[in-house]
Amino acid sequence: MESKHCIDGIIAALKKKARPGRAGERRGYHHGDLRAALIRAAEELLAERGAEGFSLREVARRAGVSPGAPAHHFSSAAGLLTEIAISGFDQLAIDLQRAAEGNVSPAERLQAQGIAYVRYGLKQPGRFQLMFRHDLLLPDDDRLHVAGKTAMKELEETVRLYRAGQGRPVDDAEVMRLCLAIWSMVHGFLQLTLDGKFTALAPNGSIDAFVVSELPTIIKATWP
Amino acid sequence: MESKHCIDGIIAALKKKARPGRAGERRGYHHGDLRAALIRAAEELLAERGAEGFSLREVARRAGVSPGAPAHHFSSAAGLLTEIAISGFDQLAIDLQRAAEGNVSPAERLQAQGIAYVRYGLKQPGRFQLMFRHDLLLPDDDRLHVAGKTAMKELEETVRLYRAGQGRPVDDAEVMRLCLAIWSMVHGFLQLTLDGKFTALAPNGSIDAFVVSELPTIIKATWP
DNA sequence: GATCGATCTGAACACTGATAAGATCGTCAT
DNA sequence: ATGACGATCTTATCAGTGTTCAGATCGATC
Repeated sequence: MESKHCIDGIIAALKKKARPGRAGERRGYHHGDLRAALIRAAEELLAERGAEGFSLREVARRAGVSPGAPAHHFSSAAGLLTEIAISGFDQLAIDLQRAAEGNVSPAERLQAQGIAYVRYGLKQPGRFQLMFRHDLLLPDDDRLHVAGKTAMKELEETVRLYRAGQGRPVDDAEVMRLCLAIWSMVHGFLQLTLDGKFTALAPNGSIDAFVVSELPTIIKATWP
Repeated sequence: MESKHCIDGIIAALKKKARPGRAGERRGYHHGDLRAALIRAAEELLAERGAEGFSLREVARRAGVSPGAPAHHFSSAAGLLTEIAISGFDQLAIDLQRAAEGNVSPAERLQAQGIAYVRYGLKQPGRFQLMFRHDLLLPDDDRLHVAGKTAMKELEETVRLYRAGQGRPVDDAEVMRLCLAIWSMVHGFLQLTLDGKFTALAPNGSIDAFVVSELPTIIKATWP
């Protein structure tokens, strides 16, 4: 129901953009750019209430549209959420790439990317947790899988440099293992933080301050 | 609604146990030991369908009882799930303790506990993920928080030994950081595994085989 | 200018958790 | 022994969810 409409819908939306009225604003029986409006509303809702507070009907309500309307643009609620997860991975890839820039040593670059990963999650907790909730996403979406792997490629390249800098011959399996190690650690640290497991450790209630002060030390101590 | 009934209910259940008929089996208008039966049914459902497939009504159905019955034994669905999460942390603590036994060096002990943590999650994926879904649990349950911290204490003691074995003076802050590091890594590794992010890396489709072969290598390489 | 298809509505269906009034039954005091 | 009381369970109801589908609407194309 989606793929064919999709392209036409985008073309139609582009044509409408030239006319007065913002995209996403209701103007009559037909919305004009409902797909984009739904995504925006869903992102807002996700930011406000997290992945658990999400509701497709609430999204429709915010877009000023009936409960059945989203079905014409997304195969299901998971379809809409998958779209948001994909753009989330895209943004994460950008953040990781930015973190890689301007670091002289591979170790610094590795540390900067680890910190960037956690910062990304703290910046958008709802979206980040969604990205790793396969029960809320389309299980076989190729674009989602590609987006996820693309983001990780950023990390992989850094690990390869780091490994090369250690003098020893670069073994692919070793690179993978180190990649898994750093990814697992920052991911676990972020998940545990977002789940509130570290709140007791936060100095004056600010978990962000705790993360900013401790995480770099932890990463540097583990991969000097 | 719970606390006062709770004790009396347990006493009543103990008296009933002496009589014929297994606990948890329906025998009349009154169940006899519904609280335990609900927990058991919930654990089964959790094992079958995971935290997302959970439904309080389905649990009541499996216990052969009406949808409103659970309300007399648990304050809400979160109350029941919190109970299961608590026993989950208790079991995790036991597994971690077992892993600590019979390891000569602190490094071996650290590695064994890390592997035990991941094994626990693979053994009971639904329950493990529940334990870190604060949106499904009672947010201010003291017993839950204590159970979680108790499990982590097992790890903390090992880290202290490991740190002491390195010859340097044991700094509490350093112990905490190393504890966070190892916990984050195994936790993240487990989460990513359960989320299917490593399926592509599994040799012949068996993610368990992949974990068993790679995880020890990763841990040993990171904390030798 | 008529037609066709994309888009949206509104009502349904099958679920969910929670709540409250009433039925049932064990237990304990009289 | 007999009430009465309170714990337990049923039943019905409420508000909410995702999904589906017939029909209304309207833009674009022929």
